[in-house]
Amino acid sequence: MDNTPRISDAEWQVIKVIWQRPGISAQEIIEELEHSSSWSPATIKTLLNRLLKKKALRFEKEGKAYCYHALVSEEECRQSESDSFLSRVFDGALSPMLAHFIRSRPLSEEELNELESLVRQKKGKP
Amino acid sequence: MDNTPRISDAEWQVIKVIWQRPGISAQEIIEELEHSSSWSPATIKTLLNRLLKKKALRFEKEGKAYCYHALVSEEECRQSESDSFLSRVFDGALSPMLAHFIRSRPLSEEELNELESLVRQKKGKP
DNA sequence: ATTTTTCATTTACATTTGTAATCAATTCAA
DNA sequence: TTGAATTGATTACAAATGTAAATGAAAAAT
Repeated sequence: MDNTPRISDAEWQVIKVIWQRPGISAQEIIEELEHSSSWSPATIKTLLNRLLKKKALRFEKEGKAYCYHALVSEEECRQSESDSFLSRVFDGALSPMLAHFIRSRPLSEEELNELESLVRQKKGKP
Repeated sequence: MDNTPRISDAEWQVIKVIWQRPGISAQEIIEELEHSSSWSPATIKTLLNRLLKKKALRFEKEGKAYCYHALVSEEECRQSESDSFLSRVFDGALSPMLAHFIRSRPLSEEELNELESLVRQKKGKP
């Protein structure tokens, strides 16, 4: 049951803010996004409504303000985006994809250590 | 200079076939895709034309047939898709993204070894 | 209570995408 | 050489997306 809704690029920006602060009000969302984006408040409202329509969000009326909560988890959406990215761009082949990223970008010593231990850990369990 | 064109999901399917066999004819592309997809030939032609318009492909007339070549490399497109995926879904944070994939999917012993050695290798050079 | 302000809901509109049918030119067969 | 068959180019159209303005109802101010 893949009922995770398809979330567009712009919508991701918005729902991310809500994941970070569940129950955040529309006003606060707009303020937050006025920094990280160049959208007009109207645009942000449209995106909120689309996410509502897709059942990715719900809202609660807290007194005068509308407060938003996610109905899909970030983990869930990441999973589904990751699936689609992996199959589209790397034909579903995980290990070439990982290799691509490891090769193509700088990683700090710590991150490399972390990765190494993740891989080791994974090796333990079949 | 980010002149890599934006390639849609459906277009990826098509250009992948061309990367695999540079110089492939339209007819062959259609045959190839009739297996892996459920598109009508007309649809595939549309996608070819869109890719032409985006300067992602060019064609050569070999006698009667049109033969297609990519103008953007697979590596290039992977890079650009990867950038956009990473920043949209993981806020650009590489290492959490890698962790997500390593955790969430099965990897064979060999793949794990390969990854380990990639990481080691990377550790060598600062 | 009436005006003003606020803010959620509707409507707008151009572009991209998925999906395909039709048109037009070139080639092949009769 | 003329009609039939291929097949690339053009046109079609609905849904999704990016971007935002107009509308309408509720709250606040006067």
